[in-house]
Amino acid sequence: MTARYLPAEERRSVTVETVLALAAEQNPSEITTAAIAERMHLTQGALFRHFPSKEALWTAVMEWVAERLMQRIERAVADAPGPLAALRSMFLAHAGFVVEHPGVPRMMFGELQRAEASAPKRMAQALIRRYGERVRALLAAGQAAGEVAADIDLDAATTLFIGTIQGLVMQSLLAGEPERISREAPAVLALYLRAIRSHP
Amino acid sequence: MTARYLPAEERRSVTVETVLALAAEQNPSEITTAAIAERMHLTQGALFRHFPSKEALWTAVMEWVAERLMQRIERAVADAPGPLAALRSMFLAHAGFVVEHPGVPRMMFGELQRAEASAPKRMAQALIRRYGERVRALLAAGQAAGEVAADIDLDAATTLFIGTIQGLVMQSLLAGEPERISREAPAVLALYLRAIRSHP
DNA sequence: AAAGTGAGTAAATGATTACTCACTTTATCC
DNA sequence: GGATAAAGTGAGTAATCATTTACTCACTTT
Repeated sequence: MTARYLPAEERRSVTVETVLALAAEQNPSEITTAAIAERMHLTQGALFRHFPSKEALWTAVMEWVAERLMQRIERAVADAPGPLAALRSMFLAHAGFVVEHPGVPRMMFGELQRAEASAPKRMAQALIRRYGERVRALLAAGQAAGEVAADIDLDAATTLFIGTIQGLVMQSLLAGEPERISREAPAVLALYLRAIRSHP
Repeated sequence: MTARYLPAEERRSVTVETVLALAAEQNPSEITTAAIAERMHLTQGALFRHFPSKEALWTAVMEWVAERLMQRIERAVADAPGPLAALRSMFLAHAGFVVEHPGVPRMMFGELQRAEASAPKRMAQALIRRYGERVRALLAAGQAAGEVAADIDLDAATTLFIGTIQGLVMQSLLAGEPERISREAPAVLALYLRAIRSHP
């Protein structure tokens, strides 16, 4: 149980985490400020002391996601001995992140669905682009090192990498159990590596 | 331009197509009955002459999707000479369907995000399950025929197949151009086949 | 031409939404 | 231990939502 009166920064942080927790349970675009406040044992009005608007709160959530995900991925990549091993640990790091924070892919997809080019949507787009570039760079390095087949289409391999995670998320959405992701991730990763690896 | 007074069945059909057209442009869960009516040059109230509730309309949309998609896929599979060729044409048929109806994957994902087990959500779940079973059956047949590697995990290969399409959809959402799917589909398919094919 | 039918209209309904604000409570520093 | 600024309350607001209803219109049947 958190204290009743929190310093502003801490309250903002708790709010962001609450939004992500709710996003794990329901359609993110249907999360109301009333629901957020209730979950935090706070009144609705208090939220607007810390965020000027709901969109600003959503932006803060996307910032949180971008920072944490990329940081986790860079750490995973840094320890890897080679490009292929880096892709492997990047995949598992991402999958682990999604299992810990099931609301994240749902928020991301929800934002991408939006029509207007709002700040949170642009942040979601920017994050996925940055992510894709990271994958692409590793794939290119893998080709240079001879670990990744020279004749594969890098754009397609990047799309497939992202889709691989998406497929896992979709399965967990179907079954309603996020743990399914950690269970199936290694087998799906093995298949992905089969697709891109150069053959002896 | 459609006539002002349509027979009920035709009006229902036009309504479903209008919802899918709107879903291609905006977050499906933010589509209002007012927006649907406006697009059809009809008043809001008229919609409720043909559907008892918004949820009933959504159910009709999911019915439309399930029928059309599965029919298209079964036709594509039927003409194929073998399991691997069937998977190939299933993939391309699905990709083609999504390009023609970009609102479809967005509606599907939107429904899966929902918390409550509503009728349209259950239909979306049922469709994806049925789809997955179809893929699995083809993969199993492929293994029996020696076209698909015997040592791969069928569940993972099914998840990856669905994820492959998802990845393409994600890319098109990012770029905002559905045609991107048809352009990238063959290369991504080639990679998928590399992952599952048995090696000579 | 009168009666009936099916499709659409226009305005209302109550519920829900994000957001505001005058006021109260709390933590913290002197 | 009292002052004060920060944090939270609670009762608003206007806008928007799905749904309902009394009514009109175009057309067909009698």
